[in-house]
Amino acid sequence: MRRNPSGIKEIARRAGVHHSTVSRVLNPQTRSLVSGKVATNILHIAEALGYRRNSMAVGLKTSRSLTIGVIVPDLTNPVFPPIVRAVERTMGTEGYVTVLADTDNSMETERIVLDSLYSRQVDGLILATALLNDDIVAECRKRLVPFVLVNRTISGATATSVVTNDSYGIRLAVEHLVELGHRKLAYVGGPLNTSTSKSRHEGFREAMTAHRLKADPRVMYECKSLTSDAGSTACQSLIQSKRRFTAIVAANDLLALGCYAALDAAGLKCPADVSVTGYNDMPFAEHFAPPLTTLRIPLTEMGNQAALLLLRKMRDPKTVLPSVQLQPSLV
Amino acid sequence: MRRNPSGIKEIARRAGVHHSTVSRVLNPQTRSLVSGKVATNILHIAEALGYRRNSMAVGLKTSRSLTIGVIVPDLTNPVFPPIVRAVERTMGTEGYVTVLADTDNSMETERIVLDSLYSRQVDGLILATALLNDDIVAECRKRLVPFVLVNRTISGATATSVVTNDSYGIRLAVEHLVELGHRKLAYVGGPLNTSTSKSRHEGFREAMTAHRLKADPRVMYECKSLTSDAGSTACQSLIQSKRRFTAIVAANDLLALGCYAALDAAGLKCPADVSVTGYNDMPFAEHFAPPLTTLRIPLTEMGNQAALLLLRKMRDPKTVLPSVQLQPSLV
DNA sequence: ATCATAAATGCACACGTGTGCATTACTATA
DNA sequence: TATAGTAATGCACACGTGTGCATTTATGAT
Repeated sequence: MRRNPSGIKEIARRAGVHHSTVSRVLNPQTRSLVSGKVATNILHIAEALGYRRNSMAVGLKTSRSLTIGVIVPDLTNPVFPPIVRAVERTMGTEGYVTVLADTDNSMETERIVLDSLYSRQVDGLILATALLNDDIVAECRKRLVPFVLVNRTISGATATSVVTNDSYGIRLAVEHLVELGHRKLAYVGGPLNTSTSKSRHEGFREAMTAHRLKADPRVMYECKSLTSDAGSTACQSLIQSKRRFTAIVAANDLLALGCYAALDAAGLKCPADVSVTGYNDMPFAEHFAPPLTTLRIPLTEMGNQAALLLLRKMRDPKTVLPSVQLQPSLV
Repeated sequence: MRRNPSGIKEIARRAGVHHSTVSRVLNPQTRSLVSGKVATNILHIAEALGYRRNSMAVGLKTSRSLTIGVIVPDLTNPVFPPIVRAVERTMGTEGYVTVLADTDNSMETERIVLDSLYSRQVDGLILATALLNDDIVAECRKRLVPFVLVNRTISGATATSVVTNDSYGIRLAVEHLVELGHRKLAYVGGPLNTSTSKSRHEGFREAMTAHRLKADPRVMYECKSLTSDAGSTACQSLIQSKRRFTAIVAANDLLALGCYAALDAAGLKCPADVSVTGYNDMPFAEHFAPPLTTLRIPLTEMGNQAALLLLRKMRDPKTVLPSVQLQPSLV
């Protein structure tokens, strides 16, 4: 009982040739080996039968699946869709297919997902989930799967990655606020186990000292997660602490929105009483009340670059690729 | 030159058994066939070698890839990430992996993508791209690939789909505006070749007549695309037409935001001069200026339902499944 | 026409796993 | 202990395709 009667063998039978000849014709690489006449004939038959080569068989034989995996912590975070989209597109033009995995911020499901992808013989991985000291990355190394980190990197920058200059971005935000006359700046950041949050955190301190201001650790919060709720509770305790501040630098747009909510609930006007800056340039941030000044990250560009790097690495696994750092801009 | 020396054969060699025995052990279905002693031994060896079964080989043998495809028109549209995420998750718990494809709203790339997925032997598809009369759907039928439509459906509702009651949603919006005292309502909708836009369009007309109001076709616009820009230009021509209206019902949040921009540019206050309602409940719509009243769609629920339906269909391809219709709610 | 050479095609095996059938090892019953 | 019956394992082939090598066919030069 053959499920798909239109395999390479069937075509060979109809064309009166051996199936290896058909294989050669259908493979652009080897088409030149067979005479033009039979080639066109075979192509016609294949077309008529609606033939599509069975990638599983090809993959088994060649041990290349033409598949890559993209692992993100949370697709609902507006940072990732543009990246995923860009990766999927540029990979698609090279014949690769993208399987998407959402780890839901859990190391455990990430491990499961990784197993599943590895078992599916993915040719490469793009990880947007890297923590600073990440054993998943070690796992990938051990399994010899080419991979590229995107958005976040690991400590020591020992893996090829595509990231933005986060400390520079925060410096831009601080400078912006200082130019507006603010002196007492509070900071609401994310968990320090990711490279982005860490370098934004450090960027804040550096920028403050650069302006001869004090980065008061008592008004610097480290949220557990990068969500609106977390930002809201952080801002609440900031308000309740009674410390003076006229502006908040948030390490993330969602945190910033949480601050908006908390300020509003406390009866504080924004930006009259307190200014807030975000980070990430969520879509339609300009429509918020008030329009959020934030840092634009070239997300699509990041996805593209990551895909291109991965392609190079898959073609020549032993090359050591440079990491790419892109610049954010204030909007 | 074997790439992966830790195959089923290698395990068999170390355990001093035939590889078929190993295969049975590693397969939960058939594990009971082999004695407990050798089974645990084999499992230990497999564990030690870090064995992962080669999905391409099993796929080739069983002609099931444990892979499904999800096709979306544009992942950047905030409607889709929650759906995709939900699908990916519930499929993941059943051992399926999700490959994502973004057609960029192009029929041509959709066809290419479909070919690619079909060639990869996907066991099922979830389509979020359906047009009212869609030959892609016909293609899937011909190829005998189980599929489920999500968000949009096709005319005649002849395929199983998971959608929301769009006309009901628009009616809620209209009733809301009428209760606020509005009588002159304009409508800014999307291209009528999708089921969503069409039934929202019709829903608007029905709701208006239900309230003994006239749905004036001269203040009803059909935008080419569901983007902020399109909404903006539509609203501009609405303003320039000098027709009276005190509220706009937009068929989509992005269109609504475009209206915001156009009204603002024309010096009209919102909602003082003109009220606007959206549709889709984009994340953080409540933070917009002014907070957008919109219709919440249970996106995650839609993704779940679609995944579950697809699972049932894949298990028993000849069952005819009911379509699911969920209710939106005003927020 | 003959032969040397190149071009075209056939042949057979391999990739890693699943599975029906045959064979062997074990268990229990009389 | 012999026998029947069952549990456990081995054997061999298949899935659809790619590819090195052998073989045949066409081409061109003498």
